[in-house]
Amino acid sequence: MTPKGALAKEKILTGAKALVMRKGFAGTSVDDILAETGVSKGAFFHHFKSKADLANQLMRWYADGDIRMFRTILARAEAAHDDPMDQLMQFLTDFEVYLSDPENPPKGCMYALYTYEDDHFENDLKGFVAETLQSWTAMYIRKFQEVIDRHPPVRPVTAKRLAEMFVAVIEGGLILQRAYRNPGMTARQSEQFRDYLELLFPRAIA
Amino acid sequence: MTPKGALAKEKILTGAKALVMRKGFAGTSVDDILAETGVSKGAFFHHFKSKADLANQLMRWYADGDIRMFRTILARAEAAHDDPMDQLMQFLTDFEVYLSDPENPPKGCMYALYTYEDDHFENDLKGFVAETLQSWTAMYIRKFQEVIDRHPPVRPVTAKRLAEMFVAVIEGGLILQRAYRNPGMTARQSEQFRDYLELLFPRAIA
DNA sequence: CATTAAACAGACCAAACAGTCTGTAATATG
DNA sequence: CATATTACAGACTGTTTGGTCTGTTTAATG
Repeated sequence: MTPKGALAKEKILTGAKALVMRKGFAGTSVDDILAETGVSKGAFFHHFKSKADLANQLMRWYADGDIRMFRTILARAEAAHDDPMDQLMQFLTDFEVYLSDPENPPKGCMYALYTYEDDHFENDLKGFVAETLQSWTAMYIRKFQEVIDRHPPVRPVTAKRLAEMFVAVIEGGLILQRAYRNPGMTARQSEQFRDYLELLFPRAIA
Repeated sequence: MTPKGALAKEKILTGAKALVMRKGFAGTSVDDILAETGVSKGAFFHHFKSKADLANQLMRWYADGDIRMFRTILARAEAAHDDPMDQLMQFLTDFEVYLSDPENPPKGCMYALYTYEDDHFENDLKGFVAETLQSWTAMYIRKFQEVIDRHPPVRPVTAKRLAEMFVAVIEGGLILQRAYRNPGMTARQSEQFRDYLELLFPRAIA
């Protein structure tokens, strides 16, 4: 693939993501994407052999960017602090800043979107979404485990449960954010979750 | 509308709900619904003047049943206890039983589904979804306020925040439940949320 | 600079789609 | 029992859909 081709493909993916986030995948036609991006039908089917192929590549492309973003925020938090609880809190507040970006607040989560339409997708793709969500969760499990090991929680709790709760809280926040058209909802959920953590790990707070 | 007609309409709504929950609204064709329910095209368009009309009526029908279910569980909890914290905990555990029903565990939330496809729907319908979510939240706000008034929380917290967090946690749990095909995820989120409440209102726990 | 392959453009197609229309069976009502 | 209305049945239609195909332009490569 030539650099020019890669650029065109990126344009299609970007436009498709924007449309899919508003209308769902089944609700977005190939012609919609062509109109949005100005790309021709020939060009589209040169880069994607079918709409199902777009579904696959779009998700993989999205997940790649998404996971990369999380790793970046986490790496920064880990570099800034020694104590895992400090790292975690730093991560969460940085994540809240990202969520509240006035330029482009996240419009939703593509994992959730695919999950609510999953009958159309191949098992392969459904598996990929589940694995990606799990690897996202796994990042948090590791960190929560470090926190638990260092600072005994006041109530028995597992790292897995906390990690899953955080993911759920964010996913739920994004839904409320869309439904209410209130871009601050998701960050608020993260804040409230921090409150829970501070209660669970009181001795870890400065 | 004759009783027979009402029955047919109910059959269409039930079948449409099942399909929409699996494939999304845009991803479900009228012909799909006809095949699923055995209803004829003539009958369908006798009861619904368009697919958009189905979107409206389906959501209103769903919301009616949904809110009714919540009110029932809440009323039972309120009848069983005097203390608002006891009522709340009873409500949550009863709700968890409902979520874990081995017969038909909830496959998802239609508010979330519509929210992730909202570009297709009329403003009217989008508004209705937002209002319904808010009236659902409002139920919890009232109860949390009673708890806060009776049992001072160990950290400052608003009833609104707690209510929104609970809704987010459930919505997020349903997404994980679908993605992982694990029907227990949502109830676990509710459990974990209870843990938070018990930390927040320690003196309210027997 | 010739050749080959990638990148596109857009007319075209069959299937799926939402919705219509005409006719018929069931049911309520005076 | 006559009549009107509701409830359906299903063939049909115009449009949208995902996808193909043929031809042309652009760019890499020996």
